[in-house]
Amino acid sequence: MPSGRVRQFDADVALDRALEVFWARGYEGATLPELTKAMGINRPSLYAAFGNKEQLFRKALDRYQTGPMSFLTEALNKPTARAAAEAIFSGFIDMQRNREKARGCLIVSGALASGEEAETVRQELAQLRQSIVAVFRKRFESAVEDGDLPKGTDCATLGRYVATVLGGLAVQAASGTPEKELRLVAAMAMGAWPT
Amino acid sequence: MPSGRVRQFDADVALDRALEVFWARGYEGATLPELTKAMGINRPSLYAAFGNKEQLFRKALDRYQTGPMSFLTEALNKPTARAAAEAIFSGFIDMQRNREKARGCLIVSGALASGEEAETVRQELAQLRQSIVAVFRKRFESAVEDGDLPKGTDCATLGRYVATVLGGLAVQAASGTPEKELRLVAAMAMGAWPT
DNA sequence: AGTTTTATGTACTTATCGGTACAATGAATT
DNA sequence: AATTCATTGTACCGATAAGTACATAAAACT
Repeated sequence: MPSGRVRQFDADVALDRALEVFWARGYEGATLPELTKAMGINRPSLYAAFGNKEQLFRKALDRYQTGPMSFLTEALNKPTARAAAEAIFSGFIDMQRNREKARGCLIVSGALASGEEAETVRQELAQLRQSIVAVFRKRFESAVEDGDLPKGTDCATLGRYVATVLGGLAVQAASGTPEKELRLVAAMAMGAWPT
Repeated sequence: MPSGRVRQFDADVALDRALEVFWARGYEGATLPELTKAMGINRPSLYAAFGNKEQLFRKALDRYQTGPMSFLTEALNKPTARAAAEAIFSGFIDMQRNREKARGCLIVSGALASGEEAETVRQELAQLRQSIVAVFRKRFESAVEDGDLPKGTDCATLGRYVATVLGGLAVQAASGTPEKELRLVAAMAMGAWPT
């Protein structure tokens, strides 16, 4: 069976470029001309390789989680809950370095409020944010079991608090707040850590 | 001098309706058909009364600050810095009540990431968020002068921390987090308060 | 009552959106 | 070398975006 003409571009590289556009513009704000230009391909190639705009966004979101956001799972593997929280914050702030247009966090700014057309994407991101809260909670619950966190710690609230500060840091980063100040805020946020 | 036909709608009521749409949809996601339908007027009336979409958004943003967000200035007038911070968080959470579509905060979700067309609005909102940080900082600086906060308190970071938690609460609220959990997070966030 | 002036409603314009038809291209298989 | 078939480029599609022209409606003044 002949395999046809070979693809003229690297799909992973193109996806990284698409990710940058979605990150900077959000799902709605990213237009196909801007996406195709950044990806270095034309429209039919995009549709052949990635489906449609919504599917492309989902693939970019997956890549975001396994790429720039991979520090999250690493952070959760830290030996103590406190170290995990610190690594979550510092990992996120590290991720903002050398970043010009795509500041903040795709999971937050991808579609925080949106038109009807982007409603499903918005809901998926909201659900993803909630699932991240649950992941944090579980990490802290096992820390309580290990005696790493005090018995009676409200792990649900602690997980949500870490997620809230993380979301707040994303908003701050999207507002142009410099790295140094983000680090000071993260350090202060750790002052609420249970003793 | 004849004054012409009188306006058939209340401009303030119409502006409140527009605010709800921008709040739920963001600047880009709000379309003129949705705006005019919610406002109960037709398109030429909107343009005659409010200018264009961008000017309408700015007027809705002003109304947001003097209406739903008016708790902010009240909170800053609390006798102590700590009471002010608590009132900021609880006031914001109160504001989320009885709210179905327009959850979160217009200043955050109005245009966190956006297309080229909405770039100026996005920048204005980012600047507004930074100016809110500055307002918090000033409040805490005078608290230090009054002896309400310890000498040597990092007021810039404290102001930014409060703004970060507030932004994080806005993201959480936009994600559907219920009031009760928001209150627990706010209470935990106060655990970082300087002693 | 007649005139002036502003608001309203319908219908339009231009631009851009996401998505696709179709012919040309070109590497792998036969 | 001929054939196959997915990729590529151009050009297009219908839908919808923001914004406006223009005729009609109605209130205030003379």
